[in-house]
Amino acid sequence: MPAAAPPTRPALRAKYDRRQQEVVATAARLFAERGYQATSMQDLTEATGLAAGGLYHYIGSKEQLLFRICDELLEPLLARAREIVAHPGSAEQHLHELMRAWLAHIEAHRHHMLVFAQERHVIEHEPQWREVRRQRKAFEKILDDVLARGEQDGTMTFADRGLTLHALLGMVNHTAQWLKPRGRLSAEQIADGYCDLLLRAGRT
Amino acid sequence: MPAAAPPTRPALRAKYDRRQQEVVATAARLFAERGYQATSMQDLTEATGLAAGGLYHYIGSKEQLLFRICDELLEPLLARAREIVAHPGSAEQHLHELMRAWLAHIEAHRHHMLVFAQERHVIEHEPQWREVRRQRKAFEKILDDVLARGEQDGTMTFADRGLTLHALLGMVNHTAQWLKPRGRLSAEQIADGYCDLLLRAGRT
DNA sequence: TCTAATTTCGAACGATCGTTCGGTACGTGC
DNA sequence: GCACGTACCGAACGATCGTTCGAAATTAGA
Repeated sequence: MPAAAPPTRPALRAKYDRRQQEVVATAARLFAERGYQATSMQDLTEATGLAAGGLYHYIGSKEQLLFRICDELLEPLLARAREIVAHPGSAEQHLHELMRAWLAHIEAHRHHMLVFAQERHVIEHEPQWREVRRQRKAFEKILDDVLARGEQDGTMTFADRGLTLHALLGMVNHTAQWLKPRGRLSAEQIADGYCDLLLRAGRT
Repeated sequence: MPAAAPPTRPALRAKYDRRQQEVVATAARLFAERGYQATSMQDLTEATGLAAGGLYHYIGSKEQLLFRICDELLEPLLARAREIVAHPGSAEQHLHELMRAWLAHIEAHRHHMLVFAQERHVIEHEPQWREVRRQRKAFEKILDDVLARGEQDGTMTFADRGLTLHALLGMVNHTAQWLKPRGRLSAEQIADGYCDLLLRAGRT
């Protein structure tokens, strides 16, 4: 049931990790395109070139594969967000940096984001997904804290901070659905645009 | 493959339609909670009280059921939107009315919205969903036209109208994921809040 | 009351699903 | 070169999937 134990010999461990991540990336793409449940293990064997047994050597189960996708998405993003707000800086500066990091992450993990959004019903309700939920909530709390700090020091004024946070989460999360690798706007421009929208509205 | 022909006798036709809509509503709830693919016909028979055969008497197929859910969501919303912009009024008034109608519709069709968002990959890519895509795009065009009118008559100024539209679609569509029937904010308050956010940002 | 349209049942179908496992081939370190 | 940890294969398994269909039950209209 757990994925096969990774090799103990360090020379092989690197190759194992690399191959595993290839599989996860391929799965993320297929899941994003066709849906998690609608993608069969057969689809994955064809896309990876591995046979069923070889696939299970790396993933353990289909659900663990989904878990890895979510973790690859949330863990580095949360770490980066914590790093940003740990440095000294104004609420406005932090918001700006958070948005840039966030949008850059979404651009680099579009498929992961789409899968995460698509499988929300699993992630939000099943007990074995508590840790993933916790990470999502922790990230959202960081954002909310920054907005609250902006309110307290008087640089931002929101009619309703809770609603503003929801609006922010909505527009950013939705971005993965229309962002194109070579589109008109870069992730940076989008981040700045959203930031501008929020700050213009939150300025008396 | 098509749903059973509806009864010709008008006395039964009403009952047939009512029962069918009950099934669609139940399915929308289950699909929203567990996902479309993850919900089995067995789940549906248990939730509706109908046996397999009875179910197929009303729906034709599982995919047609999904189609009905999307149609119940988009068709009335698009009709209402067209009605709103057909009446005379400023861009700002129309935007305000559109937002109120939209949010009210989302509140009344939360499950439909969640299913629609969840199954985006099917709807956006499969050829048999062209008509649904067309409806979605038509609605978004109405919104974009209103924003463009606001820009032209000088009442709104956006740094990037395309990005603003994406932001608007994102925040509103995302609303179905956190809106609670007896929550702190009513659909009307949320609509007004989003409108305020947009107009404050789009005012020089 | 009789009949034909309608509603519902539920066993059964073939297809496909995720997963397992015994086996083979390969590379590494001794 | 030997032995063992590792990589991968692919047929096969039981479970479950969406759907069908002939028959039974119910109802409406004459």
